[in-house]
Amino acid sequence: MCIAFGEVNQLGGVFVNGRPLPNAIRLRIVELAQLGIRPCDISRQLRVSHGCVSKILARYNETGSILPGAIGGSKPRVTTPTVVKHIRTYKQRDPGIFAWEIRDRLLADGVCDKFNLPSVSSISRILRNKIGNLSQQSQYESGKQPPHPPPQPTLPYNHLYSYPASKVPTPPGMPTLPGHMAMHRIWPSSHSVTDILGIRSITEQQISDMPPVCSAKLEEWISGVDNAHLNPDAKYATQSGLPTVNSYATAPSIHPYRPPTPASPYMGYSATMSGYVTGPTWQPANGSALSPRSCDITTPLAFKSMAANCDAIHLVAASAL
DNA sequence: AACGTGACGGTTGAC
DNA sequence: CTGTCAACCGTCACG
Repeated sequence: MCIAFGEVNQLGGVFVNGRPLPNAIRLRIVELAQLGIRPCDISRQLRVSHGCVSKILARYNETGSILPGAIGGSKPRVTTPTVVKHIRTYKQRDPGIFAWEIRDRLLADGVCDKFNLPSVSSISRILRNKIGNLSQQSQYESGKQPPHPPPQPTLPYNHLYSYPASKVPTPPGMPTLPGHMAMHRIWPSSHSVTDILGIRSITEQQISDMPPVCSAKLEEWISGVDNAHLNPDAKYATQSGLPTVNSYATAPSIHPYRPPTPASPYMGYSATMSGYVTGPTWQPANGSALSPRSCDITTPLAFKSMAANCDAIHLVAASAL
């Protein structure tokens, strides 16, 4: 079922139930937090519920990722043919081996890691159903090779599902950017703010290597526009007629949050924010204004790339109108 | 007032 | 092709 129109939360912000906030908003939340702005103020400014702000910031502090988790799908089976083969081997070598011992060995031998390690009950089931009688399994081994033995990497889906669990503990208020840890999922490729900021350069190679559909998917992700330009439903697109990141944030009721005091750090941001939130021709004033992270990466350049990307999305938006 | 958390209704995508 | 299921989402309300 499609939701053609977004809903409006108590703060006047627009959201699509069941769908993640656009990356632009998520990024904004993290950026503002890094400027020292309180979550409650971020919530008001971006008109995102404080629960959501809290969640996104907590996740970012834990994983270095601003991106939402993988939605939908089923968790891949852990009992891959490779795992079964190893279990069989263990059982052959030591017929009296316990399931928990097999489990330990799978881990110790690097066949599995803690994220795709089968449960003891799963191993028991394998032993019972697939291996059971070792004489049967030798027969299986000799003649039952699948016609197309699928390539079975040792950790075939670790990068898909380990990300939420592969937390990188970081001191509060000092989020690191464990780029390598934040890139467990195939797509989107990177979760970190800096990676997002520089995502163009990072992902260009991937895009060029990907089939068109994947490229489109990645484009969606980069833009945070969801299916706006692919899906006829144009979920976000129909909100204000502009299927762009900006359009999402450009609900008629949205205005840049005005700080209660002139000393507020928002002041330095307000111009950028109004451009960001409401301006159909958003451009970063400069790299530093939008990239509070003074660390690691050449953010101005990265932001140019991002701006270029946003412009590209605008083109898509314009052509869609 | 600020914030963490769980219930809720929703979407998604592999199986 | 369709339905199921378990993952995720953001909002809301409560403490």
